[in-house]
Amino acid sequence: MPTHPIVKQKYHHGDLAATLLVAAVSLLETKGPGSISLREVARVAGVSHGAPAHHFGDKTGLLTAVATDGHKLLAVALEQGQQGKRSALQCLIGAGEAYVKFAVSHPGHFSIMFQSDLIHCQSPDYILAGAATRQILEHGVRALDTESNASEEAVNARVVALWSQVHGFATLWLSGSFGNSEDELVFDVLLTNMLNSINPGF
Amino acid sequence: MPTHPIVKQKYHHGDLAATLLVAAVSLLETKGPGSISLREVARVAGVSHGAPAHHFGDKTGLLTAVATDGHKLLAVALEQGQQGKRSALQCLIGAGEAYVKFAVSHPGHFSIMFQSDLIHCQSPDYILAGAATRQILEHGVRALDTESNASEEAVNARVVALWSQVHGFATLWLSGSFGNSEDELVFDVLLTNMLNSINPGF
DNA sequence: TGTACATCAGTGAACGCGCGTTCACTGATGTAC
DNA sequence: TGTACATCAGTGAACGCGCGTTCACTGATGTAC
Repeated sequence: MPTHPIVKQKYHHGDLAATLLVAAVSLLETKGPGSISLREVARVAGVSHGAPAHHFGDKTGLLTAVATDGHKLLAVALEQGQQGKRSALQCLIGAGEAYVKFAVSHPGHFSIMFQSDLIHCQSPDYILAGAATRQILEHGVRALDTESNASEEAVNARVVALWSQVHGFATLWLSGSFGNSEDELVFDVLLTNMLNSINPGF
Repeated sequence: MPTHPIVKQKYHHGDLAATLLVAAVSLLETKGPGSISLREVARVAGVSHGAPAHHFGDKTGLLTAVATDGHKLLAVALEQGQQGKRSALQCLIGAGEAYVKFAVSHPGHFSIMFQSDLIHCQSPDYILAGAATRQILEHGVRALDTESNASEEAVNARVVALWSQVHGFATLWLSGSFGNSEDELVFDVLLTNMLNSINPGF
């Protein structure tokens, strides 16, 4: 039993759960969520293929853990993206930028976070983590719209609009649909232009 | 040999290629692109599991055909969505609305259209069909921006912004991320609000 | 400190399964003459 | 029109494979006394 429940005690491997998650993320990047296999994750992590069951129950459990982790990391990134911004609008743009950059720099996580058919999307942890993500976006919008006395419905509409835009951009970029997935400069220009197009007063 | 090359001659089955595509679309809706199997497609189509190979070569070939079909259908939907609109802006909004409605009403097609890891994304047919989709969006934007003497770069930025927004909305809605995937009224309100948020002059 | 015991992480063999692909074949359709 | 032949769609058995899951086990770690 751990003396400090917060710090994971090291047994044989040390921290196999975390290692398996890293391996899964890496394979999600490489193969995509449809082709990943539990046995390969175990292989990459350097353990027997039965090992993951101890930590995650089954394949869906492992993928759910990755998705949940992804939402937590995204929430942190969104918070950081808003820090130190001068206006509510700049805050929102910062969050949008952080959303897209998170997706592009964590393609493994992002590839599974919204795949409700591949994960236990009723898992409390997953639901909580996803709700946190949305709340941060909503908080930013609310700050902006308080300035302009916006209705509840208007806030909701703007959350949907903003979220859709950054989510779509990230998805399309990752799928190569913009036709230039290598060029970092193009990425920055497209993203900046898009974020600047956010309508501050609709 | 067909007397009229345009009309497919009926051999044993009639038009197995089309039937297989329908079966594939149906299974994509049900199982998602990661879990679909060639044998099940054949089963649903009522033929032996070896049959698809005659028409599509392999599994990836079949999925590529579905994706290509999807892009063609989407292009038609986008054209129709623009018809009879009074202004260039209304045209654009019409296209955006058509994009989202296509995705939601053709989830099977949409689920595979941008999955570059599951299809032969170098297939000329697929590339052509995808380019056509984008060109229609671009054409609409260009019409709007000609009114305001927009630069080439501005047109491109607006295409990316519009496309991202409608693509993201469709993706998030289909994944259930808005938390209310059943309610048609909510869908209409969210979509309308979002489309109205399009900034006509950025 | 030492010993006996409990706990639990990870092993590896075994299971049954559905898969994608191949290929010799059957038999229907279309063509040549 | 009829016959022989060519073409091609679809069959079904066979193949080898990797998969997810289970489970009795090994052995390391932690605990009680």
